[in-house]
Amino acid sequence: MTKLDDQARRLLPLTPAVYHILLALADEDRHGLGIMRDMEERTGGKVMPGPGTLYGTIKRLLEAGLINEARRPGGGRDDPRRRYYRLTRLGRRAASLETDRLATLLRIAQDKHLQRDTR
Amino acid sequence: MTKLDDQARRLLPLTPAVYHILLALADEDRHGLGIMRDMEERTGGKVMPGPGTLYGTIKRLLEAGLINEARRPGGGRDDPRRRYYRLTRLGRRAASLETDRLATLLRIAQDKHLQRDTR
DNA sequence: GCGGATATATCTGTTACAGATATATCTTGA
DNA sequence: TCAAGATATATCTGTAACAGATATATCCGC
Repeated sequence: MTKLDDQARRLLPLTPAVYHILLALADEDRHGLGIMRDMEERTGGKVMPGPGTLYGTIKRLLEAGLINEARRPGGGRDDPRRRYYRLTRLGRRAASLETDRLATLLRIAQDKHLQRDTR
Repeated sequence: MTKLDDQARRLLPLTPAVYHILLALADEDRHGLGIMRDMEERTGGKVMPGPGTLYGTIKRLLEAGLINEARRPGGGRDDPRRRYYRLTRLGRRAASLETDRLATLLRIAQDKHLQRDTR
């Protein structure tokens, strides 16, 4: 039980919007719309927040210290309007704990035969 | 894609409180505090909403048609103050779809190596 | 240079949640 | 039997998140 763990635990459960954004940033730094594209691709278009949700949530995540603004990757030949973000240690830990929480929920649901509806 | 499916899909994503309550009712009818006890047992005490969340959410679920009030089970020798609830078909479907959604999320998280202990 | 796409930002109404508070009834033990 | 504590449900209020609409500026292809 490190201090980081305690701090992250207090943030649970994460809202779907928050979790999706953290997930998108888990493997690489991305800018706002890049985050949205990652969500869209990985969920087959099912998850597509409007700009209000996206940028509002990013702002709150910055304030809460779950993400940081990151240096722009690559040669620098990309759109200068873009702002890139990266997970902080706290953000990664929170996403990790939330993942554990979801795994627990999923196990419960499966125990109760709730997956793949049979009716 | 039945009409029931469409209707249920519009309710996603379910909030944690809603999903927990539906999960608790998935295997048997329960009354308010019975729901809370089930959540508490199955999560090892991590999930324990206050009464405001519990009864407020139950009320909304009734209005939305995800649960119904059920006949009291057993001989009838239990506390008459209790109100028992049961999943409607819509409620079961919504819980099932939400479970699928969580499974998808979990798979994404695992692809990105975000889970710490695989149980 | 013009038009459409890209990118970020803000504003507002609605809703859910958390915590506190309230009320009534049941059960247990002295 | 009667008091005390546990059980059970209900409501009220402040806070925060989200969704949708709107806004603004800039990039890129033609």
